[in-house]
Amino acid sequence: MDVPLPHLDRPFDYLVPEALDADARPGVRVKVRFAGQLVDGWLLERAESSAHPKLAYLEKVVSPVPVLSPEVARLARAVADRYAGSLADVLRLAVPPRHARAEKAVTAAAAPDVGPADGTEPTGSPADGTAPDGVPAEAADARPGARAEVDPRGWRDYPAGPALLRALTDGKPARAVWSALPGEDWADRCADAVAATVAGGRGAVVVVADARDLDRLDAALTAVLGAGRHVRLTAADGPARRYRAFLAARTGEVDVVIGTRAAMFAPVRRLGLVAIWDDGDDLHAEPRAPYPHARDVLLTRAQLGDIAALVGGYARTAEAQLLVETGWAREVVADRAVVRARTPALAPTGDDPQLARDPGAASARLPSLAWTTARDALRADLPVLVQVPRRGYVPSVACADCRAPARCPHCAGPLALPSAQGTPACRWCGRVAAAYACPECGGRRLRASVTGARRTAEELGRAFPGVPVRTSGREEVLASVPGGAGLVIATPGAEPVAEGGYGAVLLLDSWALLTRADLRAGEEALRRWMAAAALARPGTAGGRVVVVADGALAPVQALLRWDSAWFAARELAERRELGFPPAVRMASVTGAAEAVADLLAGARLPGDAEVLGPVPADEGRERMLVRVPRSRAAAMAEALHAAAGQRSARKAADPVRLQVDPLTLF
DNA sequence: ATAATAACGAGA
DNA sequence: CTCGTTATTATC
Repeated sequence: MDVPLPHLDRPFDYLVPEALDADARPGVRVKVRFAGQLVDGWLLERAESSAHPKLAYLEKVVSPVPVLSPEVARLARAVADRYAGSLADVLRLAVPPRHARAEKAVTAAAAPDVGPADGTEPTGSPADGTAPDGVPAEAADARPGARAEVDPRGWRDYPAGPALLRALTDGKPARAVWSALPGEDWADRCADAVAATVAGGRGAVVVVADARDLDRLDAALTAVLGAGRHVRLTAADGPARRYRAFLAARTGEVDVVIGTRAAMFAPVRRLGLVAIWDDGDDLHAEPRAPYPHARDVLLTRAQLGDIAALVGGYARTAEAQLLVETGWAREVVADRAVVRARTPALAPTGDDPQLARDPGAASARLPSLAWTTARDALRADLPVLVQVPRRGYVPSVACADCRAPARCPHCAGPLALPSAQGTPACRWCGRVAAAYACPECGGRRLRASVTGARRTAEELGRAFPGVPVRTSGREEVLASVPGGAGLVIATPGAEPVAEGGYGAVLLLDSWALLTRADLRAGEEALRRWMAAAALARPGTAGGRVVVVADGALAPVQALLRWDSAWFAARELAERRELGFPPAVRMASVTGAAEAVADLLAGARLPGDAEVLGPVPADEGRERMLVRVPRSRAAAMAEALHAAAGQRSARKAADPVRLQVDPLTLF
C-alpha cells in the first residue's frame, strides 16, 4: 500500500478479478480501494487463499510491467526494517516514478521480456524467482562457458587485487574495503571490477557521489565494456531517461547500472557485485525518509544475496573500518613501498602569515612554504591546485588576535558576518553578537576565518601575475584542466583532474574543517585532503602537497603518511569508547517536545537502550537520541517503528522524524 | 478520510 | 436495560 503511515506498513489481501488475472503478477503497480478511496499499491505476491474474511477486488493494474523485482522487494523490506521506516517509503526511492512514454518505447522493443506472459525473468535465472527466500545462489554457474580471465591491470598494485577480480569472475561473494593509491584512476579500477564480474556472467551496480564522478565512471566503463552494456541511473537525468534506464535494467537489457544514490536499488539481473566509491561523501546519505545510506543499502544487498561488495575511496571511513575489523570484508591496500613511491611529497605548515616574508606570499596571505611550493611548480610549468573549504564570501569569523573560532555566547554556534560591514550573527540561533569578546584572549576584533574561493582566486591571481587562474566550485565544476602552469582554486569535492597530475596542491584554511563541532570532522577533513592530494604527481615526479595545519594532529599525520586505515582504526576505537556510530546503533527522534516524549513513552525499547537528550533542534523542535549495542539494532528499529505506528494510528498531530544512524549527531 | 465498533452515560 | 452519543480503531 503506497501510503506512508507506519501503522499500515504491512501487506493487504485483495481478490483478483478475472479480467486482471493475466496482468496481476508480482511486482506490478496496482490501484485498490482502501478505506473508501483509491490508493496506489504494489502487488507483492499472488496467493490461493486469504485469512481475511471480506476481500475487495483489485481495482486496476496500472501497468503490466513488474517493475518491482523480488530481489528489490526483499531488499526494500530489509532497508525499511533497518531504518525504522515503511516499505512504501523505501519503494518510492527504489522504483522511479512511472513514465508512460518511456515504458511504451521499451515494451514495444522488448516484448518477450515484459509482455503479460510469464516471461519476467529471461531463461536460466533461478535467482529472481518467486521463492520467498530467493537467493541468487551460484548464478554464475548458469553460464559455464562465459568465464574468462580478466586482466587485473591496475589492480596488480594491490596484493589482494588480482584475487579480488578472479573471485568476481568466479561469482564468489568477495567483500573488499579498498584504499586507493594516490594518483589512482579509481574509475578505471571500478570498471575493471565490473568487467571481471560481467566476464563471469553476472551484473553489477556501482554508486558514486555526484554527476562528475558519474561521468568519469561512465567514460571508463564505456572504454572497458563498450557502449550499450551499461546504463546510468540518476535523478539528474530527468524522469524519462531515469525510468528508461531503470527499465533497461529491469528487463535484463543491460546488466550493469552505474549512478548516484538513486541507483542503489537498481534491479540488476543476476547481480554479482555492488560497489560504492568514496563512501564518506555525505551525498550518499538519502535525504528522504527513511534516510538510508547508499553504503548500507548496498551492503545489505550483498548480505541478502551472496553478492560481492566493494567499498572504495582514497580515505577510509570508520564504517568501512568496522567491516574490516569484524572480518566481514577484506582490505585491499597497497604495500607501504608502493604507497611511498606513489605519494606526493607531503608537508605541513603553520597558518601564520607573519612567516611569509616573500612579498608575494604576504599579499596572497599564504604561509611561506605554501607560496614557494606553488611558485616552484608554476616555474616548472606544472598546474597548482588550491583547495579552500566552503563556498561563498567570508562565511564565518574568528578572533583577529588569537584565531579562536568566534562562537555564539548563547549557543556556541558559529558566528558569521552577513555582510562586509555587518554585525556578526550566530548561524545556529540567529542571535546578533554585537559586543563580542573572545573567550580565549579577550580580543574584540574579528576577522574572516575562511576566505571563500572567489576571494582566494583574486588574491592568488595578484600574487602570481600572468598565470591563468581557474575556479571550480558550486556554480561551475570543472572536470579536468590542462597540464601547463596554471592555478586552480577549488572547493572540496570540485577539484578537477589535471593532465599529468598537479605539481603542487595547497590545502588552505584547514583548521576550519577540523574545528567543526562534528563527530566526523577529522575523518571528513582527511577525506577531502586525500581526494585533493591524490590528484598530485608522485613525489618522484615533482608532486608536492602543503597542508596548512598543525602536523601533530591525527588527521594531518594520517595525510602525511598516506595512511587512512590507521586513522579510521583510531577513529573507530574512539567511537567505541564514546559510544557513537558505527560502534553502536543510534536513532534520533526529532519533533515538537511533547511529540518526541510521547513517541518514546510508547516505544518498547530493548532493556539496554539508552535515551539521551533532549537537545534543541532547529525551528523550536527538540531531538532525543536512542543508543543500543549493534546486536540490538533491529529491536530498537522495530520498537521505534511500532511506536510511530501507534502515534499515526491515533492521528497524533505533530510529526516526529525518526532517523537511524543520522549523519550528524549534534 | 470514514465507517465499524467499543465505551459511556442518561433516562426509562 | 436501551438508546443515543462519543471515543477508538481498523481500513483487505
